[in-house]
Amino acid sequence: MVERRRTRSTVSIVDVARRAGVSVSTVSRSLRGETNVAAATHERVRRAVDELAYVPSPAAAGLATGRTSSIGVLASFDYRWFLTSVLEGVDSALRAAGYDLLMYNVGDAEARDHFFSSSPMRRRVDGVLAVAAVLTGEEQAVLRKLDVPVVAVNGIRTLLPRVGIDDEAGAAAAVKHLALLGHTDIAMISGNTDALVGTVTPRRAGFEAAVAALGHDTDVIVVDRWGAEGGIQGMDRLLTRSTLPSAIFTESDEMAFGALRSLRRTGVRVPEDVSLIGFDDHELAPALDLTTIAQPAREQGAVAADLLMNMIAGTADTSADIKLPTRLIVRGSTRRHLAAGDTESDEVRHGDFSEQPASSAPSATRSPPSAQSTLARSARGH
Amino acid sequence: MVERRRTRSTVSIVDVARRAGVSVSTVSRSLRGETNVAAATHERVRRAVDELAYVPSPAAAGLATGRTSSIGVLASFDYRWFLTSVLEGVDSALRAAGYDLLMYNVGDAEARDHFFSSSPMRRRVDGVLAVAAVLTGEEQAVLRKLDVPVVAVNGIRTLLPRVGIDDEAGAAAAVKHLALLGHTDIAMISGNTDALVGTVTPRRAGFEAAVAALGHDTDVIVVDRWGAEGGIQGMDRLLTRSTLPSAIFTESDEMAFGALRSLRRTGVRVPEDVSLIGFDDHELAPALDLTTIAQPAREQGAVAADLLMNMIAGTADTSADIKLPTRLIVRGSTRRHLAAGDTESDEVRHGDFSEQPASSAPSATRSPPSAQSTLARSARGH
DNA sequence: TTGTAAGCGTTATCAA
DNA sequence: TTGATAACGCTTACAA
Repeated sequence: MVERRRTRSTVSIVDVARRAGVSVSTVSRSLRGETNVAAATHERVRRAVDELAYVPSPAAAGLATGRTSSIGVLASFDYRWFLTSVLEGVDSALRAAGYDLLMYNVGDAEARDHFFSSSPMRRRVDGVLAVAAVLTGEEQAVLRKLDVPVVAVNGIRTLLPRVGIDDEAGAAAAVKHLALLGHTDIAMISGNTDALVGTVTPRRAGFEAAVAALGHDTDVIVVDRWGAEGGIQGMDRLLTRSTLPSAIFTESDEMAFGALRSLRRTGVRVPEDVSLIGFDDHELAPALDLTTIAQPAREQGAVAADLLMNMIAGTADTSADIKLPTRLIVRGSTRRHLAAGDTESDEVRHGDFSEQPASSAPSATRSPPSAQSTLARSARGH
Repeated sequence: MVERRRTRSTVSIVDVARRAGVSVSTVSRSLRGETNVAAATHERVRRAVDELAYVPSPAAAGLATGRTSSIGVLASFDYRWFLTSVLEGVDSALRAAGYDLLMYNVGDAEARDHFFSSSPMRRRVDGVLAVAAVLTGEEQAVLRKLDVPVVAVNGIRTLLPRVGIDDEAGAAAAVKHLALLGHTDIAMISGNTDALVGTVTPRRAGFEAAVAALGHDTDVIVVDRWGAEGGIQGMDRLLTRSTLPSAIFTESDEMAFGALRSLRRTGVRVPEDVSLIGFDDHELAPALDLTTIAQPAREQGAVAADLLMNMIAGTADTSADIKLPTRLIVRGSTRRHLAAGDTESDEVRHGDFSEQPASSAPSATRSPPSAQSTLARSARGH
């Protein structure tokens, strides 16, 4: 070695080629699993790669092919439960195919503006997943200019191919559940359409259609806040009335959590005084014993990622609208509606609509232990 | 145009240079904001970029510089609240600096194995953020082999630089709050150290030290499940005792949610019969009226991202251990401990430790409206 | 202050 | 089945 101009620290395909005694093109072919490589050659390459601990440069490959082998996820980071659930599905589908996962937040106005004005995804992704996004026409145009396939996951219906659920049917199932329990006076707490979520209209539409089909009047409280806060707001408004409906459907489980809070604070019992059903099957719904309509979030992510990858490969129709099924999960927040005078039979009915805890938990009729335990504690060995 | 070998569809730096009437190196300098460019030249370049809608190729830049201008986030996607909160901070810090955000899930065993065996981050990131990760020595070694800076966000203490909170102090603050309320018999529901979370030991250690400092015996229930499930499990075990402690501290808010569920199911009232305090200030803690120790999740993400970027730039010490402050948030799940015989004054004390709802919500003493509302409803105009 | 040209590490075309 | 070699689009000495 007479003189080296620059010390190349990383091992490249050239080093592998030299070590294996073949040309770089052969190494490249072998590594990408092309068929026209002799088995023996393939094996020598494999060994050289191992020995040199060679890792291909994605940047170089990207430059040469024009592909990035990564996909971008556009989402509001504040949809915590839904987003992370979807991401689990997306991640597992993507990893299996060797794609990387780039995240972009459009949760608050600042992040959103930054995203749509600077368009940081350009030249960086082969495809885009828009999770629970509500996009203006302008924003959709920006995405289109990326010039890569885009799939919406459970956002509003646009021209984009979409993977989601049948929100109308889910809402109808909630109404049906309540109706079967004898409820006729059912209200819904729904989010304001102006807010940034795509499921407002369909769930409310499904609710209204189902209630109307039963021949009842529709009763929808529209709130302008989302999550538990919105539920509190909506429930507080309901509570200003002189009488409550016997059952309430909320746009989401988180709203139901908030509604539950208001009801407890006011001394209204669930399900004795009012039945409550949510939508989503949020991870905390079991802990709050909430009856709900479950949606398969993780699965939506996996299906959407697969669809997107097929679109990138050119082997998928670009106008899909896949709807995954929802399902009713009956827990303890809904129960049979009692006509006036029936109230004495409350306890008897209670078990009918509650999930039984899997563990041998103390029964609901057990009397609370004393709060005074200092003396008792000293009797425990430790 | 006599003949073109390949149709270059994308506009490159060469096109910009031609249009601006300068060399590519001048364009490159101008674009990267180097100072040795004449103002007039800079302006001509800017205009050419605009007119051609030029977007630099990250792949080409990465190939030339060896930098990727993206950072990788390693996390369990099932820490939904904490992860997304941290990500908000990370994202905002990163975007401002032009970095991209690559996500990698190590939540379940399969994803974890895949990550640590195939090491998909190699050559793809300039730095790594490990969020709430518990890493074996082997796994840390894999990260080290990436040969880029790594910062831990609120995981276990390792040799890695870390941004987190003072869990011990937070736990001590919880104990202090309960002690000031007169509680002497305080139990903790804590997670099993084997599970994949880094905050087990410090929070429990802080609890035990604080309780011991008060001269009381420590009383810790260790459960092997996390989240609400763990809280249910722990509370159910506590409920098998003949007496309950007067106050309970849980390792996390989600555990507190589960504990609350068990208590309600059993008919034990919070805070009348037992006080409950959590840790985190989970987004749903307000809806469950849970007193808790808040940790600044989003801020941890922002600080960690900044630290990481400084490390990448070489302008940061590589042994940081930054602890952000926690703070007590008093809501309605804790109250003054009543000596035997004091029980009649319950209502009087109640307001002392509850957050007042910001809205003009119905007061807690309002009597529940009738569940029969069909008639009333028909009186409303609609 | 600007231009020339040599990399960076792949892929892919074309011959052999 | 394999090998030379020209892109890919940028950065960065070095020269002017």
